Amino acid sequence: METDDDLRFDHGEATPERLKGQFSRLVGKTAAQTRRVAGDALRAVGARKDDFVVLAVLAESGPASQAVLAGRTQIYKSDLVAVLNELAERGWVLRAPDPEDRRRNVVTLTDDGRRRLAELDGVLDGVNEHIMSPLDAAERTQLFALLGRVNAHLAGAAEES
Amino acid sequence: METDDDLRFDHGEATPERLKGQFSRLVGKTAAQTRRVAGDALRAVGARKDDFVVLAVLAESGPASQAVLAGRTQIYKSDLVAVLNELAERGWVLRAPDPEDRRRNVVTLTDDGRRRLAELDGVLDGVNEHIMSPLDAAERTQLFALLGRVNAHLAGAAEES
DNA sequence: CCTATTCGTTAGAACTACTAACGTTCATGT
DNA sequence: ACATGAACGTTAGTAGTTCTAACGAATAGG
Repeated sequence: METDDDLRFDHGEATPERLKGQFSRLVGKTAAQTRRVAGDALRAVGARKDDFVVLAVLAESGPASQAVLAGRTQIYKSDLVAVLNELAERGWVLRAPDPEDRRRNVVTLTDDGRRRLAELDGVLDGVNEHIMSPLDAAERTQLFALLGRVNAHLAGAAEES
Repeated sequence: METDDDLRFDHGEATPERLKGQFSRLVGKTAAQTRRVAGDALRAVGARKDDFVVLAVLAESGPASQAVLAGRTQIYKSDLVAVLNELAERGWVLRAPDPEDRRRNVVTLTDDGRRRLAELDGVLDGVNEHIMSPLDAAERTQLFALLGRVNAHLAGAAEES
């Protein structure tokens, strides 16, 4: 394993210890900063980050039960309740019992909800543009693809238990 | 701006809404999974993620006051207290008042602390290897560099206020 | 000396990720 | 028909992270 050093990502000469345990740290720090920027921007329009995800999924895949919605959005069903409470209260979403299965609620996007989605979409577009501003288009695609692969790998490993 | 579409990272034809607000989401999800994997591994040896960072910085830059340590580790000084409490209690770190400035504590890494650092280093090496296993060496370097640039940009923007 | 600042510390807020359990409703098998 | 078990929405709560505010003690500067 004399080529071991070449296989590492801390391939530099400086920073002996510092870079080593750092992917988890780097991604964590970046996520924290990203979360903050996005959170501030969304808070300015009275939204939380999950609002957008739920609205977007409803727009994309149509009405769904909360269980299906939880699966599609990767939001825990227990947390989804609070999100839907707010969305329904403001009229962006309709939550009605499913006549075919009275355990379920059918969640539907309203026209106001579609407008709200467009608004949040604009806000998040600005946020993402700001976050990725040091990268050019090719690099953004790269970063997205690489992160996506890591993400898929971790998500897959979690399911196979 | 008719080339605007080419400048976006959601350049595909499918997933109209879904990919858009997703960098913040993707990095957030990846960070959460990463945090979980790292957290589990560290918990198995009775450590938290900040333990490693503090020990590593002490090993790299030598003894320091808590304020300096907070700056170097990017850990809030208020949170650093609890970390040092544990590290000192287990003998991995020595916390003594600074004779030159009695407001300060001088935090020093012990020999046991050095051993503990090596242990955590091994654990986190395994974690990072697992996380990045779908990527080859060049891709890891790429991902690291891209994330690092985004991170530096966000960190810089936060300071310039 | 008086004032401002720095130090470690405590307390706590806001949020995220995650688990457990409950009553209700449905599906299955006998 | 009916018991068992599963899925549904919901409530409650835990643990961890990030971040802010304020305090007494110690120091520095005018």
